[in-house]
Amino acid sequence: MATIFDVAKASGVSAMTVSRVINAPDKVNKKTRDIVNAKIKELNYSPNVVAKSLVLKKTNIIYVYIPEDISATHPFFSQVVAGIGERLGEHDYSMLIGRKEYTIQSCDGIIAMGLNKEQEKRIGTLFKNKPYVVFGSQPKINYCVDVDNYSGVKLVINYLNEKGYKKIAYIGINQNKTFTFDRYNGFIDGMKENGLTIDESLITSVDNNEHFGYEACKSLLKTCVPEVVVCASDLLAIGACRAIKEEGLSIPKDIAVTGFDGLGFETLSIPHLTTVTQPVYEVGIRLAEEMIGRIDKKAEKSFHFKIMPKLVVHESTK
Amino acid sequence: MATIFDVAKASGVSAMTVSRVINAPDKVNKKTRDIVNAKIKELNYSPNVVAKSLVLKKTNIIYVYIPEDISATHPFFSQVVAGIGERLGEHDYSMLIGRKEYTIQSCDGIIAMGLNKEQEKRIGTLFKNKPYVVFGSQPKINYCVDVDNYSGVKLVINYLNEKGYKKIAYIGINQNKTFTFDRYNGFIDGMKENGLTIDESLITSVDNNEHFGYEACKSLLKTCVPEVVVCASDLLAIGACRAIKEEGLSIPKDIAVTGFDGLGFETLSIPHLTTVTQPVYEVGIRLAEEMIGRIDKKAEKSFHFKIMPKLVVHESTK
DNA sequence: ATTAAAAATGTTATCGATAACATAACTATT
DNA sequence: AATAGTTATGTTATCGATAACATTTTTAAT
Repeated sequence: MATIFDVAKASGVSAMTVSRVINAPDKVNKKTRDIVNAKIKELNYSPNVVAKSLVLKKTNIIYVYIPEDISATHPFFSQVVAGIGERLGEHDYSMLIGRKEYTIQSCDGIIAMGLNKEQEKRIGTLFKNKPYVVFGSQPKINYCVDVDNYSGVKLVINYLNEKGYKKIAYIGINQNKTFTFDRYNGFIDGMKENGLTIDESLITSVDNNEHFGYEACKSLLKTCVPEVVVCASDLLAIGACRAIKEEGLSIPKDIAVTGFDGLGFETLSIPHLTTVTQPVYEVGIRLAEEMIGRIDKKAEKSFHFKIMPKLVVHESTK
Repeated sequence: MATIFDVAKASGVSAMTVSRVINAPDKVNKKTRDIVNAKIKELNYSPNVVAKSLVLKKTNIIYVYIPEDISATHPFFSQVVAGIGERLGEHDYSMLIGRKEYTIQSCDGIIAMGLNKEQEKRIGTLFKNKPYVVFGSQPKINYCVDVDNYSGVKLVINYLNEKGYKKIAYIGINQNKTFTFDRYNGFIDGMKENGLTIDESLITSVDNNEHFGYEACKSLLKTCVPEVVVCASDLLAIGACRAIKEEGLSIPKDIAVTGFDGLGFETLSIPHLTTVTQPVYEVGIRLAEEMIGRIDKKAEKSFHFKIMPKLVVHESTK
């Protein structure tokens, strides 16, 4: 590979002039510039980014940290990561994906997601004092972006109330994570704000997959038949649909169902699910932008971004 | 951040000795080594990987190239990428994910997937003479790993023949990609080898999603009722199931259905699909290993790895 | 005790770029 | 024509590590 010195020699100038042609062309005489540019092309020269990083103390690499204990292949994360990569690329940054804390080495900043409580506690030192942005919101974390799960479920309840549904069941997620509580609280507050009665016997909480959605709904139907089953995820909703159909009931005629996530599963159930789509791609974009902002020191102040999800009505309600 | 010189000064030795303590400890006297290690800890020193990369001409970064025109968020690719990252991490390599050709800069090698014909043609220069490994198989590409789609569909046909199914329909994917043809050819040859009659009117090819699986199956049922519908993907199979149930037929009693992919969708349909799981994670592992092998020059010879998928029987057949 | 071999440590040059300062070559002003 | 100001280019030092060679110290063998 040609170096800056090869180009300099071939052009009859110093390395510094070549560097200027690349980084500050207007400081170089047009005639010289043309010669150098011609030689750059001729020698197929491109700057060695490692050498550049060393002297500038800037790698233009952002480390995206996804802890090993969470599934990086879940559509949620892979779509967030896609969004991050997209926007970083536009700003001439690369994205290094890693699943280990200690891999954090030569990057300009860290975007982290799925941190556990212990990591959140030592967030100050976790990333070796490099700028960071976290997906998920904790009061202790100063720089974070999150989906507004709370408001998302409220959107559903408001919509259902508008449509005249009164007897509403809730199948939540049995997982000690913030988004789980947020969705649950959204349900409770949404019901209250709409003046709807909360029936404790219509609220359950199970593992987040199709099977337990099915089981939860099945045992729900044994006691009584609600007008709607609000599920904290689309997977649960798919299971709920199965249970309802198995009982010989029709969706949405006898019972309506709603989901949450909108990551693609909502169109695999029959009928398609009314759900809340998380703007995951947008989350990625936002994370990347805030990261770049922090690096540029333009954004010094702390922020807690809440991104609003959208209600998407399909055939499982109405 | 402390540098190697800070540690050297604090330990009363030269920088070179510190370097040796890290990279070749047995060449350093135990007493000296202990002092240096203590100072490393005390100063919280960790080597600057950029400086190291510059002098060694090795970044320990592998660029994973996923062209912009293919969906990086598809579970297929995200699982392959997860596998790559896993194995690379074990070998002290990092994974840089990018969607642009020209982003390829400071990496030791490239793992590419979803290349188009034009890119395959100029594969020699595409990656600037760096070592590469490609997912997908083309006779022209010397270093590649692929799923054996052809044999995968044959597995299905063999199994169906064993179970006594004779009248077999095929819904293929209407896409100009190698894996599509491979699956189709697997169907044709599987039928021939089992002495089954191929009925052209029972073979279609549509876009790869639930909707078109539904449509294709629906129009199929208008002409005649096969004993099994073999689908080239699980999404198509889910659509086919919907069409069959809509006709008032039962799966697998009246018609059986099989899918292909096994990426998680197979358990969302009711009944769960008999499918062929692609060992996507294993593909990632293999890609990473071959990449590392090429860098180490241990693997000079060209290779065309075929990874065998597995038949998974669920309730949609029997 | 002498000498050779082995082990431990140090010195210098280098990787490929850019910052900071230095100098040379023009331009404009009086 | 002299001087100051501007523009263009060059020189040197530096980023933080390691390779290659040089030197010193220790160990072993006669």
